[in-house]
Amino acid sequence: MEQVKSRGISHLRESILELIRDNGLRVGDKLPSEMEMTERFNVSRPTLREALKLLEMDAVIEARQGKGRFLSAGAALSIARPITKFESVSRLLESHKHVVETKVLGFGIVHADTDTSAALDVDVGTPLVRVERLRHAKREALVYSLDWIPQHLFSEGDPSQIDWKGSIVNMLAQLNLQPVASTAIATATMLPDAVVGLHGLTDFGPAFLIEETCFTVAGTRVIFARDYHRGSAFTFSFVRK
Amino acid sequence: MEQVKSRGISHLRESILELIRDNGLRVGDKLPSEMEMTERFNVSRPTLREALKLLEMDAVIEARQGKGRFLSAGAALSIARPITKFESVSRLLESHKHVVETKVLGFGIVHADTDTSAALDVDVGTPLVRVERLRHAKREALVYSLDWIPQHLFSEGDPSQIDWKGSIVNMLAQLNLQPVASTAIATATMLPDAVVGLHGLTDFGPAFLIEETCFTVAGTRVIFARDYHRGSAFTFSFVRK
DNA sequence: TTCGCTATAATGTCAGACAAGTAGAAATCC
DNA sequence: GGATTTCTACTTGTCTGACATTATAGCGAA
Repeated sequence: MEQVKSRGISHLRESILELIRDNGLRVGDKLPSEMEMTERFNVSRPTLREALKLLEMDAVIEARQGKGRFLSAGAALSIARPITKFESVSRLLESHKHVVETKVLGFGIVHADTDTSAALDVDVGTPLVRVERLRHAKREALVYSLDWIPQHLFSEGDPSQIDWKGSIVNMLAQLNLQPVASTAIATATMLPDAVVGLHGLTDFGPAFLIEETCFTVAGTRVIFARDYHRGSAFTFSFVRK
Repeated sequence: MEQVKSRGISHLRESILELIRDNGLRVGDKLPSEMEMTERFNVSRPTLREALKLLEMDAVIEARQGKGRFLSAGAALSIARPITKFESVSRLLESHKHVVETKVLGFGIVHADTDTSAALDVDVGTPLVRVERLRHAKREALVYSLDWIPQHLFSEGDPSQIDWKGSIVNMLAQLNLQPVASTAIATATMLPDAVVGLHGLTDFGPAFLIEETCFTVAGTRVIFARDYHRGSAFTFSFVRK
């Protein structure tokens, strides 16, 4: 195959990972030298080294001056879908074994209280759009969600005209407010009693609650969410280093 | 202060973060140019670029060809103690507001079953040391733990002579088997009924279960652990990108 | 006021060089 | 013949200087 010019350091980093995979390298194995890789990928040595440093930082490989570079234990610690990957609940549920439906339990404009104002970096009392939803499959409740979005982000539109059954992340993307990252706190809890009573969720069991604030590229906080995931239906993976 | 020659790319990365902090840069602010930073840190441009690429990969800064580098939203998304940081349960509990004590509920040599053999990469039937412990403070149970360690790792010692009240991570470190990373799965669940009954843990409530396999630098799997954290006592933070 | 051109600034990538560390082979010594 | 030393080649670490590409500011002409 014709050697392709690098399309950026990230792409080169992926190519190196692919090389590791294709050569079936195991922990402790030596990587090809820098010279060999510059020829293989048709890039300069400084450019290659930039990509290699990224893999070293990820603990995938380790460099030994004078000896070479070796695959480290971190290479095995790769998870396809770690909890640290940013994605919406709607997106998470796309891979559920059954068709998941969304029921909008409530919608309204509320004033920011101390929790939501701190999370969204707005003044207490600022108007927020609050959406309450339940994701379920085959009569089994999966995720109970509360989302707060600053109303002023809908400068042109009327929030009540929006179809809240869809992904809020996707909807905001269409307003040029694409959420791309978040800070989150997870804990094990039970659904609030009031929620259990009002919505007949007596068999939900323990919930994996993720409370998170989503940001755009520019750093604007656009969503504050509380997602209660049914404990028996979800696990979340991650690597610890 | 005299300019200090770089002590590696990681150190340079930290110096750049320090520069960002000292200059009070905010999201959207422009970083000094590469030329300015090479002079400030007394390193070459390729070396500086390697460190900068690490920060770009972490979404702390973003580069625009022809324009400069800017602080991005990821810069704000730093958590002092994310769930992805590798640390033992003993270490986690050191920061608990009350003194935490460890009760060894059980100890024994067992045969690896299908779960533990898969997690520790040993044959089914392989002898494992199994330790059952409860961490509690002021009569409040905090973490119920099960740990499995391959018996062959204790080539010289007698596992029954070990004080299992301490940190297993620290104990293994003294056997030159320092665990440094792990893969983990988290979920919300309830303590097994048998455990609740036998140990009087009826008020434990929902548990944040982390099931994880710990590795040494060389990639050896040394611990398989199931840690049930009392949901009302623990939260876990992380960033999602 | 607008457009086009030029110069400057900044990142992206490259080639070549030297420093430092390591391993293995060859030569030397006892 | 074995041990030690020296030499060579390989590899990563860091540097200098150069060119490519992108973006922007400023100036002059229309």
